[in-house]
Amino acid sequence: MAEKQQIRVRFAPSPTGLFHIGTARTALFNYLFAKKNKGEFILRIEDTDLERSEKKYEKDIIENLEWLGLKWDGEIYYQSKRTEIYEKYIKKLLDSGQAFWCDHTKEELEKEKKEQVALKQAPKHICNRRNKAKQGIIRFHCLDEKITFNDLIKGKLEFNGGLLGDIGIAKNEKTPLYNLSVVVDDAEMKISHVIRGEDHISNTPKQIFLYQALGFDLPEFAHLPLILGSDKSKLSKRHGTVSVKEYGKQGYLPEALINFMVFLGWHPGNEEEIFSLKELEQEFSLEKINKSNAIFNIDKLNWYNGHYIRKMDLDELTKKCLPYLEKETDFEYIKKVVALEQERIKKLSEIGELTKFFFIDKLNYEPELLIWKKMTLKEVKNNLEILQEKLSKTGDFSQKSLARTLSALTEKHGTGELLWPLRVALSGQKASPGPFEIMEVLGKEKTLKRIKEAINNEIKNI
RNA sequence: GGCCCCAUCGUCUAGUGGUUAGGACGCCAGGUUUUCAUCCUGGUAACAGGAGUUCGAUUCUCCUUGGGGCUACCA
Repeated sequence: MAEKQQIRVRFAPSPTGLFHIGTARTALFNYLFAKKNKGEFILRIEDTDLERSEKKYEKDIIENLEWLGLKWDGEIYYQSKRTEIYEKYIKKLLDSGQAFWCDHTKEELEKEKKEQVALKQAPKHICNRRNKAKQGIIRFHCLDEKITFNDLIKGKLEFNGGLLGDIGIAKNEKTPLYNLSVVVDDAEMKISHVIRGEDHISNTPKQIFLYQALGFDLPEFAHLPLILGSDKSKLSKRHGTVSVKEYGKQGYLPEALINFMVFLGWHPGNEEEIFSLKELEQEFSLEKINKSNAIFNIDKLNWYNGHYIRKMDLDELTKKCLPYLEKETDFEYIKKVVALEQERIKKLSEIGELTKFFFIDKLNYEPELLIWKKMTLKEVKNNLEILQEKLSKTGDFSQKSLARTLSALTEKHGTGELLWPLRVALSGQKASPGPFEIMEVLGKEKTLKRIKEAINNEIKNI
């Protein structure tokens, strides 16, 4: 019965470091592959190394997956809770003689490796004193034969098993090491496709030997190119790598991160570049992943983020901006302010500084800023007074109406000559939304107050 | 040192023997009746090098160079 194989992939991070962009993209690609093929996406925490594993990193993984919207199927598997399973297979290997105890000390091993490197040989350990005393660690002998497999991304890969030697597979009968635990779990969990970073390529032949020794069917392998830092080296903790969540705190949106990450190594086959998670679940395919590493480029992320901010629903955006705005102000007022900045910000976190002038009482700026091009001080003052006069008689402070109301004046006195001093008087900044927009939000009273202050205080100080 | 992977604009990439080598980000210039931003238009910029195969190589092969990964009683 040729039953169509159920697609099952897993994301298997170890809780020994922060969930960075590279980790996130591996999760994303696994997730997308599962969705696209109506398969399952399993989350497995690889915490066999108790000394390095930390609860906070585990928490970080889960929070990030949730934040990004990458929902896994079923329960979370923890390797630390599966020792009986590994024990069974370790025993099997030991009993069959395929695995054995090796009591060479770390010092001996290091010395051996040094000598091999000096002799330009492949570093490997072949134990010459296998013991039954259960001392040292448990090793597995890799046969001296060629291992080839077809990587779904890289193509045909070939390795010489003779260069591998005796690899460590368990610290003791209950504690498997990485290569053994992945093989056992991937086989037990019926993982159909192992999709992981290409830093695992060299582990694959070792694992294939183990699959064979244990009599498991081989899954498909797909090794993703890596995401490199700006120094072109693999993303890692020591390069100041941060948790993806940190981007969230800085005001990056998950949809921007997703869109950005998927394009690091993948393309849709056309020139479209905006994709939601939902769309990607339909479009994604392993065939469209390229082979070379990609450098993390923050400019592109910023662009994506700006794009998603601009097209976001105003209520939703306002809610997301709240944490960056300290003042406890009326939500409707904040919403108006946010509306003015929506197309100006690249990150949510920028909104605080940009909109300060909407929330404070007294502006603080250099009076010289009021001067437009080569105007004289007298002209500035004069123009502000003209505006003050006109505005004090104006009832409708809607943006549109204001523009209409002042159109005759700007025609007469010059647009820049009138509007620049006005805008600065209102915002105190050299760059801001336009004066009509600001006035509508500020309202008549505050508008006139600021113009008055500019005339009375600021200009006097020049 | 050994093994492995990779190689198109600064960056992300399209390309699968014959293209003015396309797009995006960035950058530059201009426009959208003040600034900034948005938006629009235009511009800048790439096939690492050398052999070979071929009528013809960015594309296929080999070598060199360059970059990356792995080389644990981490994962």
